[in-house]
Amino acid sequence: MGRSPCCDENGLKKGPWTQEEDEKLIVHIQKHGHGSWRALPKQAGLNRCGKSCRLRWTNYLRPDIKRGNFTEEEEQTIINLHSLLGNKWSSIAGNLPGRTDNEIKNYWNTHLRKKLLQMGIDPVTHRPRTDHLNVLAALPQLLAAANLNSLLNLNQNVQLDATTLAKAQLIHNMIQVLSTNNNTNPSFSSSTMQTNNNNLFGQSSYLENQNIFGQSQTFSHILENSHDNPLDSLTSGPIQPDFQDDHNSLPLLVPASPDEESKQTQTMIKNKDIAEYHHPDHNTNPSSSNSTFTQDHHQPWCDVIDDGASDSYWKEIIEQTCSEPWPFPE
DNA sequence: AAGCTGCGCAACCGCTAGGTT
DNA sequence: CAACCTAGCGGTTGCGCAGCT
Repeated sequence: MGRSPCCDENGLKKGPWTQEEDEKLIVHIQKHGHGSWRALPKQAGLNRCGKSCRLRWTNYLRPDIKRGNFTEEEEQTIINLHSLLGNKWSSIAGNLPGRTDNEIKNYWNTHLRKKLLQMGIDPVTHRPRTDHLNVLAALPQLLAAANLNSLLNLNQNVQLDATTLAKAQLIHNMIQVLSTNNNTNPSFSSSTMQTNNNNLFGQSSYLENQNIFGQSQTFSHILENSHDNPLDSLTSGPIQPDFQDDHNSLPLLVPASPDEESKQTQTMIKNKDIAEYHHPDHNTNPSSSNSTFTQDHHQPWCDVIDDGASDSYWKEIIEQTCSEPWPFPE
């Protein structure tokens, strides 16, 4: 395969196009078509290489190019197609009339990529990010641990302070944001993703088939079953995310009913897991969590969110997830 | 007001596939 | 069949602008 020498030739103009050059190119193509791009500049009286002319025409001067901001629908199309095709910008552009591959590529890199990152989605794999979202993945276990804690301290009146409640509230809000994206953004909806159940990676896309927690138990679900937990009050906020549409069938990591909870608790106590539960060397870094219920997760929920040393960590997660500024009211 | 920084976008660069000689 | 040519693609760069200090 030979290399085109076109742009290496000396004396050819580079850089931004002038209005005069644009007019020359438009007039020539309107009269004669582009024909051979290599021959075009000479015929049109342009001191440019053919490649430059072709790019200018296809990316900017073509009459059918749509200008202006991308619509929600276009955004969703791009995201969906990108999950299927990867960085095949020209293929994606083929499905968006009036949009060029260059424009889509730029829009992806400057807007959509960040948007997905903010939503906790890896823009490359289109799957939930594995770094900070591990924290969220651990929430159910942490909450379960909190339940156990309260059960084991039945004689104590468990009282969370305002700081703890505020942090719990903001985590709840954070999850609402994520769940709202999941439930309301059509790009994640079953209907629009029907043709997209298997992406390039042979995996189901987005949050519809695997929720952000990587398991079937959800934050509100757990809270609803936390009858004796003060965090129950957090579920009575003005917006109630609907996590109940539970298609997932992964094993329950925490009991779904108080009875089961009680049984499980008793089993754990029988097995002397309680010793581990109160292990002094528990791991306070939520990012070390994984989706299995190990002793690392037996740390009480309130201890985790009340850990002042982890504030910067929470700040980082929250700033990427929510638009609200830090610090949150305490 | 001036300098700095980050962002968005147009354009360029390097590479490859496919056609032609 | 190899060498060459062309168009097209995706990654990268650099300029202009806006916002901030």
